[in-house]
Amino acid sequence: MDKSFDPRQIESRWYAHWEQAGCFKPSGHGEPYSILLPPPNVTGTLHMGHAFQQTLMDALVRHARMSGKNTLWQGGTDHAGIATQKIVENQLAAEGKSRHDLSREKFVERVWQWKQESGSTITQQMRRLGASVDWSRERFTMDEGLSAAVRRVFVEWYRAGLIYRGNRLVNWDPVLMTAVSDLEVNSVERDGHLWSIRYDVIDPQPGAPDHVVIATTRPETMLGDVAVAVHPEDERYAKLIGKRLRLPITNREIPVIADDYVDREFGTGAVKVTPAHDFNDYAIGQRHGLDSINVLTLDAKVNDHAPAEYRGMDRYAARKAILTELEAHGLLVEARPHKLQVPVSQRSDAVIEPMLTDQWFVDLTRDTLDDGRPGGRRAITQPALDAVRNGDIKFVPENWTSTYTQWLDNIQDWCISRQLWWGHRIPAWYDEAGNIFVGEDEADAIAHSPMKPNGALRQDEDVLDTWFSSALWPFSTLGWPSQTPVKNERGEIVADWSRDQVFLPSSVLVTGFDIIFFWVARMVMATRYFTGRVPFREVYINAIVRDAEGQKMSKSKGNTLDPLDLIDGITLPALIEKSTKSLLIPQVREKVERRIRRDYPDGIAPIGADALRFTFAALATPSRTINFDIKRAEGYKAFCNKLWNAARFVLMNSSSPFPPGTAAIPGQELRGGAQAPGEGSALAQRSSNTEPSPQPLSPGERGSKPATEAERWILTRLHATLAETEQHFTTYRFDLLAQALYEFVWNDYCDWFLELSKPALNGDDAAAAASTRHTLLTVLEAALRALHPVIPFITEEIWQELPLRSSLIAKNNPASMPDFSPGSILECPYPRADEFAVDESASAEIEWLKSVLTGVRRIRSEMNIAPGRMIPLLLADGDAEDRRRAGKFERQIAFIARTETPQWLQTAQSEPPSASNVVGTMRTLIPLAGLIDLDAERARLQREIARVEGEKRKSEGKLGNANFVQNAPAEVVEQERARLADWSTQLAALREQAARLTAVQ
RNA sequence: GGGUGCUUAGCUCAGCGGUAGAGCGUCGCCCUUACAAGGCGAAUGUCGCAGGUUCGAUCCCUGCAGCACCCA
Repeated sequence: MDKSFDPRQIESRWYAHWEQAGCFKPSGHGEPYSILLPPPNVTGTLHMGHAFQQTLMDALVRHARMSGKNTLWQGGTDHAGIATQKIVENQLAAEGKSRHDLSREKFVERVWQWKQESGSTITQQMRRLGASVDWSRERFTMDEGLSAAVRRVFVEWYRAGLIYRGNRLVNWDPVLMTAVSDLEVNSVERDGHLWSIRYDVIDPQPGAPDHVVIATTRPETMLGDVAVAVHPEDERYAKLIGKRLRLPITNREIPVIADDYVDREFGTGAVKVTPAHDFNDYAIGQRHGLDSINVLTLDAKVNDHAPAEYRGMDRYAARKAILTELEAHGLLVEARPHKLQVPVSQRSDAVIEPMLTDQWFVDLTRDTLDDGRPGGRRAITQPALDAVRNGDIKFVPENWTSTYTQWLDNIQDWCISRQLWWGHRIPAWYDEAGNIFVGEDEADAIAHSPMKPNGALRQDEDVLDTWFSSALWPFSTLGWPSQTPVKNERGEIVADWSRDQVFLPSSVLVTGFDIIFFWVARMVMATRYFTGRVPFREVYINAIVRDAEGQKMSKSKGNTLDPLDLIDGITLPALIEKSTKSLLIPQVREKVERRIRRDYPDGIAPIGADALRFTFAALATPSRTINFDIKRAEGYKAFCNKLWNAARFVLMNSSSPFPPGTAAIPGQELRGGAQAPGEGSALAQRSSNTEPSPQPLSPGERGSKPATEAERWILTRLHATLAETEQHFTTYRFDLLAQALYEFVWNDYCDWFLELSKPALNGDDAAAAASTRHTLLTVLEAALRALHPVIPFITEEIWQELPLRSSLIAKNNPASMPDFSPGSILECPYPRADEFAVDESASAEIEWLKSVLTGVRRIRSEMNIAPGRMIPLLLADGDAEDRRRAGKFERQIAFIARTETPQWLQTAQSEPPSASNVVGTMRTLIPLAGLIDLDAERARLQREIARVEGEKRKSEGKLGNANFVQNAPAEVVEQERARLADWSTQLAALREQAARLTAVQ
């Protein structure tokens, strides 16, 4: 019989089954609970961050579903404008074509084709992870329904005066040839130079300087200079303010202006002002009413505003040429190395060029429009701030609140147009006179315009920022703005606003902090504006996943991990191949390969989705980063194995034949009619090989009060564990949740209860044996349900094998219907602490027993007595309680400690030289004869005495301090007294024992 | 420059005003029929540094140092 669990066999079985049976659909009754899946890029593949985040979401969703809520995990993907367009463009490039060789229509068609073929990669991967998304409602941001929402929002905001078109400086990606959001720009430190350049004064006054030296890191932009700025209080330049300078190369005249933006300490204290190519300069230009001269083309070459010899040069070539010319004219004063911050596009790695272009913006900054209507700050930004400030939305951990509010307090208008072909085309048209017509379609645009179009209309070429559609996700996915049910291409209803708006606000958003600005804030803005509701009640900001050493995961470092490789395992050659194939630089490739060979010399062993999920849960501490250590995952695979084997043990002791009507019915139907795969499952095959228990459960045994202390103890522990579990779900402490369940299953259930059950199962007391079998099953069943949100596959697999499972649940849930017969564990109620009785006195008994057993084990181990060797055990001193307990547990003690039946020593009787342990006032003795090294035992005793003396001294110190006794709470003082008494008792016993051994020779 | 975190066992991290914990790793002894992905036992910490508050500080406060991240 196969003794270990094989995740591959189990996992392949269940997901399709759940999905087909419709288990992930909202039940339609109960309190609504919903989570929005942050829609991954349709181009994406599942990475560790997704897997982590989705594990947490799935745990929450499964827990809510089991708790009887009307649960929806709304999923889908994002069209990812730039990323998707790039993929298809790369494909075209491989064919030697560019998108311009196709028409726009053909290109977009081709993107759709790509999406049909490859767009479901990530959603398939999510299924491998077990994510219980309701895929029947899957949405895509370019769906017709979601596109309609985009048009509606654009038009309504435009008509409210909150969207405008303007010529503004934006972050321009000269490779992708589009504006990008400032959030998609990284500031990267690069080695550069700070050049000092001399600009001559026109008609210098005698006694005044005849030139000024400016410092710049970008000399090529001087072609577009319109001024030189100095600090108004800078005495060095006081006399120059208002003078005119001759701009080298172009020979234009430019003024010297004063602006306190200038840092006197930096460079020479005089800066060139190029409003068309620098954000700060643009602001200076605005303040001083200066023109902007754009000197670069959209692909960052010098344009026709520059002298002829520079035109067409790339910006860096132009820099070189200009420096050469300046030097030739003796105008280059100094060049020194300088570290500078360069804006780099996240999408293309190109250096961003601030560029003056016509773009569309959402107003987020004006209080009031010119016509008196509320501006963007009042209509959009402020409500989004208020939602968080007044507690309608709560961040977890709470301190992210300030990140959110600070950003919104300093927000800029949102540039929403992108110069791409893939995306939602802006619903604006221009007539031949350049008048703008905005509407959901051309006719609507004309109908809503006060003027008649002058000639033919032409639609704006640009598309909207992908985040514009993502901002609508909380309500557009639920069917808004359609008044009728929304259907997908197969004619199935995917959303119905009138029915589904119960899921707005969603319960919690689980996302990374890096996306608070991009997405979280914008969802709040749009959802508040258009529905008057918040999009979610809580925002759980999850940590960022890093490698085991705390390094950011990156392909060029070679420290990325693919969640699927962890689930399925991967050989070393395959891992090297996939990690290096996209790396173009040979040195980087070699470095990555070396690292992989070092970190994974044998490749990666498969750990399965459950263990991976458990690992993520256990790592989900409130800290900002989690370091993913594969060792940890291996440990949790061992946990799954432990659970598996505990189940095997339980099944072996409680398996068929079952009384009619209570047994597991092979092939039992799940909701939706699909056949349960329980019959053919791995565990079934294995346990069916097991000999039927000679003492099967009988109906009468069910529902009986637990007969033994051990049962009442494990139920008490289960109660405590479930109380904790419930708490940890509400506070999003997945780490503590995982730890509590881990400890319960391993340390309480397996290490103690299963061991304690063995003597009971094999003993003479038939009632105790039957009751124990029942409790083994009850506790296992509850533990499976408690664990299911975190490790869904293995818990389902085992659960399906349990006999009597429905009646176990029904018994614990009097409220549940008499014919309650769930087809899947995920339809079962989440176990509650109050279903399991607390029995403090039984717990005290078992704690006593554990102390006795641990003491004997320690002696065995320290005295090097082979675990299997049968030894005598004597008990001495102690009180009546000890005698009663020892009598009651003598079988357990003998069985588990592998001793002969314990014998009480008569006080008068002479005591053989022994190794000993103290429990309260009782001593447990293992006679030394032939077993124990006397010296070793003396040494052991001395160590123990020293330790206890130390503890006793500490206690005495505290109690000897009058201030402590006077000021500390009474219970603390009392506790300390008890502790001291305990140490004293132990010490006396230990000393007595030591004396006895000293006497022996 | 502004902001936010972090510093606890060899490693990765919990914890918390009242006897320092977990996982992994390490060291012994064991193939004891649920599990060797296991069992039993053991060792390991001036809780970053310096002050302060307190009967009592790893925990609260202040300062310092180091590290990380975000924003400009």
